[in-house]
Amino acid sequence: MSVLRKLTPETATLISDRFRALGEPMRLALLHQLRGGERSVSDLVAALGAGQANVSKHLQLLHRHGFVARRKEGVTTWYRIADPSVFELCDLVCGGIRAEAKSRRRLVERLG
Amino acid sequence: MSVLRKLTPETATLISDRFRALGEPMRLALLHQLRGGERSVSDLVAALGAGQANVSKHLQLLHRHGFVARRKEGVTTWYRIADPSVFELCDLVCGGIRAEAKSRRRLVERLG
DNA sequence: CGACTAATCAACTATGTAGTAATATTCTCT
DNA sequence: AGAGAATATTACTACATAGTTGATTAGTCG
Repeated sequence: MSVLRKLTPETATLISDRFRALGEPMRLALLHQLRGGERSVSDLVAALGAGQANVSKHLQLLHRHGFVARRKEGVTTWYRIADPSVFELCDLVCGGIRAEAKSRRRLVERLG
Repeated sequence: MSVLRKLTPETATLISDRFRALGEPMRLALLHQLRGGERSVSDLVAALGAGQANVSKHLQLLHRHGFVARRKEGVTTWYRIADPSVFELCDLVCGGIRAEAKSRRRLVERLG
């Protein structure tokens, strides 16, 4: 049931949009911070040492894709992870990176 | 062991590069085609109805990231999946899409 | 109310990259 | 060798978006 037989252009776009949302270092860093629990925008700005407007924009995007949820309390906005599957995604990708590094190493050894 | 405690900028870039490689509809379509087994470039060009140079470029990128492997036989190049974890990634993303759609539906119902 | 703060929004610049057309390369066949 | 086919490469255009700056909104405190 989890495997798609047909991949229509629309589905492909839906999926790729989601991957692209994760295809940005700062957004991954934001998600990583939120792994430690709810954080305000200024917390995140401080933690990443990045521009405030930029952080805000990235958070909007993550929110639009449903990766994070937010809650306003007075003048501050608190963000939190809404979709924990992002971390499974990251772990899978990390596995892929390890595998790729290993095969590259094999190649180098074969050449040396 | 699978969870990263610290996320250095370098690691974040490595991971995001990989996500971005999957953040393109045509590349997903290529991977989807390869799910059916080894395919030549012209097979893929025909299947996707896309430009040859473009398909070739996307395949290069997927190959550079270790998602696909290739084998030359005479004048044709055969591509195949090298890292089956991409499909797990896609399935996870699909789950996320479903969850997002569901929550959006809930929101609409609450408003309606 | 006015000063202050947190966050979002708008406008702009700069960079990356998808798509394409043309060319180059590599192999096969006669 | 020369012709033709399958890929790869290059050069170029168009568009998307990351980052920044400045303005704007919304809440808080004196």
